[in-house]
Amino acid sequence: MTTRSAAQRQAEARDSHLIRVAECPTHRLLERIGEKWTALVLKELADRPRRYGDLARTIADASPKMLTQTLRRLERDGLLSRTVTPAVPVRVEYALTPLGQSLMPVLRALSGWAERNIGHVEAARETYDAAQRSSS
Amino acid sequence: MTTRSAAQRQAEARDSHLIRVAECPTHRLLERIGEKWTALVLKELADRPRRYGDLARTIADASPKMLTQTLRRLERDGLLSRTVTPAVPVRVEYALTPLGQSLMPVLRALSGWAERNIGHVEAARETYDAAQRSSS
DNA sequence: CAGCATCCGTTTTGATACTG
DNA sequence: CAGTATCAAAACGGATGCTG
Repeated sequence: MTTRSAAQRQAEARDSHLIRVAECPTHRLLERIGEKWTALVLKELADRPRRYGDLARTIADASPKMLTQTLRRLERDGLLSRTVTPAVPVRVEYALTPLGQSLMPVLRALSGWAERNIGHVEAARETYDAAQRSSS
Repeated sequence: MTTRSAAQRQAEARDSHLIRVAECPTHRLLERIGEKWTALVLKELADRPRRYGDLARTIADASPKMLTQTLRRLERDGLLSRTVTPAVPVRVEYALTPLGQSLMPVLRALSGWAERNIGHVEAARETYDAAQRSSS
């Protein structure tokens, strides 16, 4: 066998000192905020609480299913709160918790880097793709 | 119809002032670093260049396929460089580019938040799940 | 040593219609 | 208003065998 089998790789990983991705806090966080709509939802809630329909109109190309799923997961993680006001019609408001608020500066740092550098990344991609095409 | 159709949602999104996720730099960045092995690979390259086999041993539960795919995508994005030294056997070294280096402080901020707060998130999840179970 | 090719199951995302 | 249910498509991740 030329490469290690999955069983071997995992056995080696269990032998500590090696990195186990499942236990890495950074990976766990990125699993959530790397989801398609998560960062966008958090950003929309950064300044003020928002109602469901309000979010749905702003994040217009998320289907209701995806929006709800994203909101529920963030609520489960303790990053936002969901408040139902029983009235007719019902009013559901989403707001960042203190934990969610504490994440925002980090997210803003990420956004800042992205806005400053996405142009470089796109340029690199074009260069790379052009090189690939000419060598094929 | 009670919800907007996909066509309507997208038409509204085209009418500007609304958010289009595909054009959001933050989303584009998270698409990449949210991939399963990306952050880990960047972290391993943060201090010094590394050879392929070296990375494979450290990130032991990534298959060769996933490791290669991750490295190639990061190379394409201009975040790391791949240097082949023609020898027997060949030697391939990966290193962060200046662009990749510039991302590291942001990534470290993210890791810092994750390490400080992942416990709160996990606790929130247990509380939420317990509440769900008791109300079903 | 450093991969690539192929096949395949799982997860994620989405379109659409319907409801308390 | 604020969702849920169902069905389907696509992306992602992984197992395994082979190669320059």
